Amino acid sequence: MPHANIWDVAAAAGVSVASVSRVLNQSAEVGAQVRERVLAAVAELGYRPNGAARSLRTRAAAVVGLIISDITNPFFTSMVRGVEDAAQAAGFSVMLANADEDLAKESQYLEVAAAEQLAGVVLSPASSQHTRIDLLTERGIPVVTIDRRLRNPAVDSVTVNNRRAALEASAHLIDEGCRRIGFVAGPPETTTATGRLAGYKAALLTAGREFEESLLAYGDYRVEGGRAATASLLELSGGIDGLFVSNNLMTVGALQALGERELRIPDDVALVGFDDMSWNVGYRPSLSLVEQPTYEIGHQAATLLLKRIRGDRSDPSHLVLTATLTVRDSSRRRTA
Amino acid sequence: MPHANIWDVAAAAGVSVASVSRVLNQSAEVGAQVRERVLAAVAELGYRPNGAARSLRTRAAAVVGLIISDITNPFFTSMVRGVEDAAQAAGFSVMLANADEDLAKESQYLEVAAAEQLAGVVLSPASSQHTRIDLLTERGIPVVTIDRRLRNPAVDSVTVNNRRAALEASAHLIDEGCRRIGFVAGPPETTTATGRLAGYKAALLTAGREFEESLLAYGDYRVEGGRAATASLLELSGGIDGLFVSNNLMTVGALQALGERELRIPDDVALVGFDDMSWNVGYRPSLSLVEQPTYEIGHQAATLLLKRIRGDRSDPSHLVLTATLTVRDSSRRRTA
DNA sequence: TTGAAAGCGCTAACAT
DNA sequence: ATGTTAGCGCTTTCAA
Repeated sequence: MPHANIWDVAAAAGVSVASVSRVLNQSAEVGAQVRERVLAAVAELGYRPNGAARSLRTRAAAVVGLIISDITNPFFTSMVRGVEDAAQAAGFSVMLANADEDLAKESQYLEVAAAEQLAGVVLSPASSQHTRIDLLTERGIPVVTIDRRLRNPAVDSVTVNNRRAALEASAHLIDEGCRRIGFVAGPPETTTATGRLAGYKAALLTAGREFEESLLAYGDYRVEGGRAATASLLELSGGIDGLFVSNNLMTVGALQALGERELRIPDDVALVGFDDMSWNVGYRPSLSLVEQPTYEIGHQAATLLLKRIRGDRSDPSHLVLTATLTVRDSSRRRTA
Repeated sequence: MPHANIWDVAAAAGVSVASVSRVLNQSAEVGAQVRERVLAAVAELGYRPNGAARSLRTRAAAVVGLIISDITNPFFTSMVRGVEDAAQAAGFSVMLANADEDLAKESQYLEVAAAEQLAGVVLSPASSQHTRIDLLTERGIPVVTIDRRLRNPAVDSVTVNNRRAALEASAHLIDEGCRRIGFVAGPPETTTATGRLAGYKAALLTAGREFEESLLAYGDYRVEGGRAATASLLELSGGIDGLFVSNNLMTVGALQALGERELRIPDDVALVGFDDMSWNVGYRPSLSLVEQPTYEIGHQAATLLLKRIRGDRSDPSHLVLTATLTVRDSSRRRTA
């Protein structure tokens, strides 16, 4: 026999399937004796409800999706925990998927989410414009974006104040006496990249400096892209004496590029990165970083999503949490 | 209207739902005209089959589960890709879950996998004995373990030759002239930990040395555990001049512990780690590591799983791939 | 080759 | 408070 179903339980308990369902879902008052007999039967038969049947009937699985743009990035790992904790506390499981910064793969997972009738989806979109969010909204599946926002302002989001944090970090490099500060930006189709770049520019402006196009290089938020972008900045005739890299993986690449040329940090180039890099903890000098409250981001996003799942129809929320600069040795110029 | 269903498609195409189903699943021959009309209707209505209904009917979702013991560990990320690639090529989606080295969490995900009737599960078990694999096998859901094996030899597995690789790494440290080689082991309830420890012991034996209990410290495969274990070894009266750390996260911890005490690598302590650490690429000195074919592990595991899903009932497979030592600067003693 | 119809296991509206 | 029953959308015999 494959597995006990609700009829088996009902028979064993000597009640109707409706009562079994009511006990299991606490969807209505049930007499104490009936409840007890049902629970006993469930335990004895090792009964577990069939998720597919339940999803079919209720038109939504007890599962929320979490589609991440790059599972390789440790930035996301503690965010995952935040989502899991909030979801599981509400009785939902979390189904993770890795879109790999690839729009096609992302669409495919959005389709799976729709086909499996997930209750809702938390998503870090690969693109602010091209992400096929409609695949879900069309079917009434709520979505919250995380880390990045969509052009479409109707979709809830949880992000950080990228512009402000990048401004702070850039201003710090200026304060340390850097004259030519390179900036390694992310893919311009992400809102994080544009926000951080804007902050960098604003810091220059505030300091009465001009933005120099040649000090800006684009990467792809990955190690190799960061290495290449940094390398190109180091080739410049004027060189650079400060560097702000706008995510963690690219910072690893920047360290590579600097190391290859035997440049000293912070003496030759003062460095500030973005995102936590605690997996790199042995690194010397210790790294100055703009750090985000990743767990909190995930937790808030899931909380928001759960509200929508429960039917909340209030205006879209756009939570903006605070990323903060922690200055360490990589950007601290020995006082001259 | 929420969404088109199979009846809508059938009506639009002027055929029966059975024909629609047959076209979509290529489950039987269908006349060319019928097929065409169905396809046209599907396209026009934007129809996507309801996964829950299909799962209910076929008693298995077109989804395979991938339950990982620690999503924080980059070791798993390329493995995930291997699983995804193999599964998707066969028309399955991958549902990822993070058990966090926690048996309770793991059981919970196994239950979800059972409830959602996943077609199969690839699992890196938290424990060789206590993992509740029965939750799946009971319901006929095939399982392949990855990275670690279960006590139960009936369950397919894909692992690497941990013992041999650890032996090689330890022998290398001996060759480099290390007299007191510390070993940071993983949780003894995992087969990787016992295998690697066995290799370390065998290398000592082969070199005609004795295994010293005091040179062995246990960690939990995480950064902090590696730091603590290494710290305890460094407290030893005799000290250590070589260190073999049996996974990547603990190696980060070991680097921390060594750094705190300002010990030089490899001069004071020659170091070999286990698993890829390319996210730490800027690190100096470059790290000697035992590296595993992670993508391949995932790909093979999924391939094996898919065979079982298709009904293969042959004897259990226990694939053992090869992990290899790459010597770099962290264990290379300057020739005296 | 095609269609009619019986469920898969569950929930919820309705009846008692 | 409890039971009866009609579907949710799909696949798959069985008949034609």
